[in-house]
Amino acid sequence: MKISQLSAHCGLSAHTLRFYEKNGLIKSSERSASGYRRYSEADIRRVEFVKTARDAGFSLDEIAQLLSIRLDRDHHTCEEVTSITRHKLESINEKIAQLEEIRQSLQLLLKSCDGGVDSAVHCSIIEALDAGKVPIEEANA
Amino acid sequence: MKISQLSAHCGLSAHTLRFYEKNGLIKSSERSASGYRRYSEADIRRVEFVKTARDAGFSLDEIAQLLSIRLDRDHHTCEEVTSITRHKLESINEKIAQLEEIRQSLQLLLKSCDGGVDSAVHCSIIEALDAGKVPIEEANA
DNA sequence: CTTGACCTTAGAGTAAACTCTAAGGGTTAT
DNA sequence: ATAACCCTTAGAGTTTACTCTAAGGTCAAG
Repeated sequence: MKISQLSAHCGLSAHTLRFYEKNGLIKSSERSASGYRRYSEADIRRVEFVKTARDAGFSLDEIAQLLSIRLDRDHHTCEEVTSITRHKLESINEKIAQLEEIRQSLQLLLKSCDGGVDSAVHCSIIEALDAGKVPIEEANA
Repeated sequence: MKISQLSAHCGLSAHTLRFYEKNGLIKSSERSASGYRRYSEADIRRVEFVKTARDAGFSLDEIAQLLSIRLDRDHHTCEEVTSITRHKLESINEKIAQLEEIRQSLQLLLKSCDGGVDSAVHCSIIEALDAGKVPIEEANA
């Protein structure tokens, strides 16, 4: 399989595949006489692993860790894998919490303003921002 | 007020204040003989507006739009302000939805694996990633 | 009059994950 | 044999919001 075929197959651009290779996530085990990358079945499975892990929310760094475990499962434990996954989950939860605070602020700002098409001289959103009164700033970690 | 005092006052570093100035968000209306920035009351209120808006989740670009409205409220409408705010809220909601999907995936992966300290040969997380079976991939927009 | 804290600038570096370009060589179908 | 499309590389550019550096001028205290 050539790079463009793999690209079509797995839904990652050829650029991205080369980028992943440069970062050590994947490789093509062979090259054609003219230097084209040739992907074996095993290569393809590895690319798919990377894509699945990416879709699951792992960063490229985390995927690199998971890959090294995958390659040598005998010398790694489930604990290592769940640790990576748990930390990821925690950071996702933090991000969600931050965004929910922002959502709260924005919702309250919107509720305070009628959004009419006359002049913004008394716009309550602008006024709230001016007064430093963003609703809900309390629950910050 | 000099830049370091403003920095202490508003909780943004002097670097950040200069950065905001370079990006046209703020400015100091005066300079001392030796070129030091001098912030007036009005300058300070503007900086505070920027900080409040930032804390509320607006990007620097959006803050720039809000600032230009703030400076000339007569010629702008509440509708413009709520439009910016609504769009922001929508994109925040999208981000939250994406992260919640990822959270779901990670939670299910974690549930499938005991996390024990023996070899990862049969780690169900690695297996799920290998098989391309990330739980919950359906509800994608 | 010197030390140390503060100020100035232009510009480079950081993070993450791509995305694209230039310049050139290879392959395939007609 | 030639157009159309594929492939190669190194390296630069994108986005957002900073963060830092270098090289130097300013100011208050002792």
